[in-house]
Amino acid sequence: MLKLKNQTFLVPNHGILRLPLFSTAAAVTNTTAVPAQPHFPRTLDPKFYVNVLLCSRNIFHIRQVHAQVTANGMLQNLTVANKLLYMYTQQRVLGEAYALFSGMEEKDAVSWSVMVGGFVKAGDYTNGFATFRELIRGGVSPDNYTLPFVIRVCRDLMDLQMGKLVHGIVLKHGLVSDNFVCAALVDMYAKCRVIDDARQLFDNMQSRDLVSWTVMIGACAECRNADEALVLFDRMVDEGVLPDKVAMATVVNACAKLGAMHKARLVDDYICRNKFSLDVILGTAMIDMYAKCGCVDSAREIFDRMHVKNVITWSAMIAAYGYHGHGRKAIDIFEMMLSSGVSPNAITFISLLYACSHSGLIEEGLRFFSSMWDEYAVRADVKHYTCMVDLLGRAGKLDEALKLVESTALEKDEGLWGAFLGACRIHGNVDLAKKVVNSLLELQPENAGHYVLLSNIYAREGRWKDMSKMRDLMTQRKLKKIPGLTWIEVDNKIHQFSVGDRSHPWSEKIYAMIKSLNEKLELAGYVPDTNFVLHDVDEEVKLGMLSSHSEKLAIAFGLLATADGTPIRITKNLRVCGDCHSFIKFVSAITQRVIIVRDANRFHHFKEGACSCGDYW
DNA sequence: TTAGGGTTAG
Repeated sequence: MLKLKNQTFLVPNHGILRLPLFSTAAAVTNTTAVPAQPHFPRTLDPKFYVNVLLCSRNIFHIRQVHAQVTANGMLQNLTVANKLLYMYTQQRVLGEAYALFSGMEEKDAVSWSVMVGGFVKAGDYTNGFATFRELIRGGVSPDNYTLPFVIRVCRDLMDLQMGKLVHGIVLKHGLVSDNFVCAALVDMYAKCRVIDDARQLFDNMQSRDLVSWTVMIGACAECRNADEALVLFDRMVDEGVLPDKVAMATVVNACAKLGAMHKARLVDDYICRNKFSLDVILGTAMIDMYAKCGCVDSAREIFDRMHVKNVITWSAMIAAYGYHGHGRKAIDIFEMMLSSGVSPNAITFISLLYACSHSGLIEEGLRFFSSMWDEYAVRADVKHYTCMVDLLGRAGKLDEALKLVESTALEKDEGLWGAFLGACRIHGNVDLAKKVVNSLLELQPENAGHYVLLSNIYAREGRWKDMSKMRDLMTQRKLKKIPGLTWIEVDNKIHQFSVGDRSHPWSEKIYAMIKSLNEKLELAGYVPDTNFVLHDVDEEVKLGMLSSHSEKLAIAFGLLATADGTPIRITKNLRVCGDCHSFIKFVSAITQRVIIVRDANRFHHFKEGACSCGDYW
């Protein structure tokens, strides 16, 4: 045990910190007073000092050892100096760490990687990168310890250009076969959304360890088809790599994106069978997975089973009820959270406000919005205003929504104006839509979705010239809408459809089913709304295009492939259009099937010709 | 003596 006495050593710092490296760091004095340890043996065995440093629990102990090894000359020993440097970085005392580092007469690869890593782990990417540049300029070879830190900086800053430069350094030094370096590169490319490069690197790895697999599974879930992520997980297990809880949380996340209930159950079984403890991160991911797979009750069961809940857990449960339109239950969870002593954060309020909006709880939403700062010291940002625009807009209070937007000095983004325009579409308010659309097109001139939304508003009002102008603008700017995709899980298999898709083996039967449904639905009162078709073609062709919307293909397949009495669950990557919403309502009436639609993380339960969200989708 | 992957919204 180290004992502090009331004596002091003077520890010289080695050199003055250079700008701009520490422009924001606290000033470091040339000497630091440190309590002395008179009983320190005068041994010159480096192992002794390394062990003492390992036992050092705080910065005072570390400074004390620093004083001792300076006094007896042991600081000249690289092992001792590096360990001391490492301990300073572990304590996040980077000013003193860098002072020691820059004063070291001899530095080896360990010294450099500890210093670069120290900065990066503390989130000081500027100095981390500056130190790495210093290493390169000094002609030192970067190694497999230093490079992952530098690649991590490129990943977090999403700086693909720099990432590629570092990749070049990796190749130059023949380090691409190192698992740490390669997994970091895969992760960097994936986070920069260059998924093909990530996959190529992964496929070329000679021996893939658990972390490499986890990174690639997460990358697939994020950038490609989440189904592919689950296939990759199966391959990993087949190859004898056993997952840990981090890998499981990644897989659970992939299931959440996919929204496939059967897969969720399989993953849950796997987690139980392999006795993974329901820690706060895995548990929270599972709440989110069940909620996004349409089973809010299972999400709640997981929530109730968790012993430790953090603000993310509570927020996930609030969001879960919000997705399903259970606003009151979301509010109950919020109140339970407060009683348990957990403070809400900005995301908690986004979840809560959306829950109010999706359930039509206008008064409650307004109350929570105004309490954010007053009662919980959470400042409203543009996303909270977006929730409020959604809340007021859905209720038809468009003027109030616009007034609220205009009352804030916050910079408005495309999400905010998009929510406003969406509300204008629901209520057919062309004048207000025109008023805000320029702000939206200025912010995101490349997003075809905005042009389509405005075209639909014009079409609904019969303003064909304006609609045609929008379409011409899209052509001029060479814009194409992101394809809408709908998928459905049947017998543990995902079936995906795009508009006009004829690639499914049951294609003929699916189109015949839609034709037969259309005939029956029209008798029941359904009127196809061709305003949701943008193309300049005659009405009959428009009807054909409308009939091949991906949602309808998935519903028809669901009716053909599942037994009566089973709910049909479909997921769409974009919002369901107004015509499909109406189509599904009528299908639920004439077939007496429950249909659950997930679009943009909101669930719509269709039953007996009604939808849980009313007509505000 | 130094290293990696996981949770909520949009």
